[in-house]
Amino acid sequence: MEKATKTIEKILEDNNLKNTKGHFNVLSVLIKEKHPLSVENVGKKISIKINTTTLYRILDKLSKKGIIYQTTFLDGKTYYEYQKHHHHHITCTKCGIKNKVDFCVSKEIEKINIKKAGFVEINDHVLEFFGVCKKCQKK
Amino acid sequence: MEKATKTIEKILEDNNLKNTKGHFNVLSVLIKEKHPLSVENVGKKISIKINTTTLYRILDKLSKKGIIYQTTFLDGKTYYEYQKHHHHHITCTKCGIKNKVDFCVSKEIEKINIKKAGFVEINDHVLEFFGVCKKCQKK
DNA sequence: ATTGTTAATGCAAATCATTTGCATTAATGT
DNA sequence: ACATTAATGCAAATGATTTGCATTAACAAT
Repeated sequence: MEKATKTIEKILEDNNLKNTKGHFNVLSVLIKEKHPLSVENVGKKISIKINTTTLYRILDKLSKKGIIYQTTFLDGKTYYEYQKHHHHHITCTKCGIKNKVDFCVSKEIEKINIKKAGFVEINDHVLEFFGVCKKCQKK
Repeated sequence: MEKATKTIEKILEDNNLKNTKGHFNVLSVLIKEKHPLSVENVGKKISIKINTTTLYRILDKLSKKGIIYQTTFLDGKTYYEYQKHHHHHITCTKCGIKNKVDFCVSKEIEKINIKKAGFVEINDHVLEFFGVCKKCQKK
């Protein structure tokens, strides 16, 4: 058994999730992938036949357990990725690919602006960039 | 005829839009309102009886003409507002109200990060804060 | 003021992403 | 091997939004 396989099984076990084809393969797809994927994207990349409802349920469960992360992008769809920490993305407006971006709004700036806007508590923020990726520019 | 009425009629005329009850009242609601409103929100605030499809069409048309602005928030719904310039919001996670925020990511920072992420062209960015508004904190 | 052209509107049905209900199946502890 | 309960599949429901099509209302030309 390879290392990746072991890791996935360990993750599932640690989170009280059964080691099913669904759980295993969804997680496998997301671990390999470095971009956020929509539910449909995951469905296309997965190597087993899986019902869409089940896919929705697995992704939802994994994100609720904190194993994967969820974002809603401007297309109104939900995207998932295997990334431990808060971060942002840049989306290609031609092909839709989403890369990670290092920049983040500091807690300081968050605090100042939230106060200015008449809010009291800070929870979170979402930041998304849009541009054209190298591949698409070449076309 | 009041000033506000004149202004709306002028806007419609300048954009080759007929001065219908629909156009007039939708624009009137958005001009008065300082927060972004969902289609449903506009429907509730409008003083005439209007079909939902028509409402969608009017809002879409106004935003395509550049008269109003459109954003998709994390609830996956489309919001509209009458605001001329690029800006961001803070959304109350309790009641959903959306206020304007002054902070913005500079062109410099945008450029640096887009290059780092392997992208070539910069188009735009979206930034949304989440917190609790004063009203909701008091409750 | 009347008419013609075209945009604007309303209604029903379609679409798209996502969710729910319910019956069946499979994974894991005993 | 068996029981328990989670996981899955399928059909139908939901909610936001869009489309097709027929009707109506604005506005420009007469």
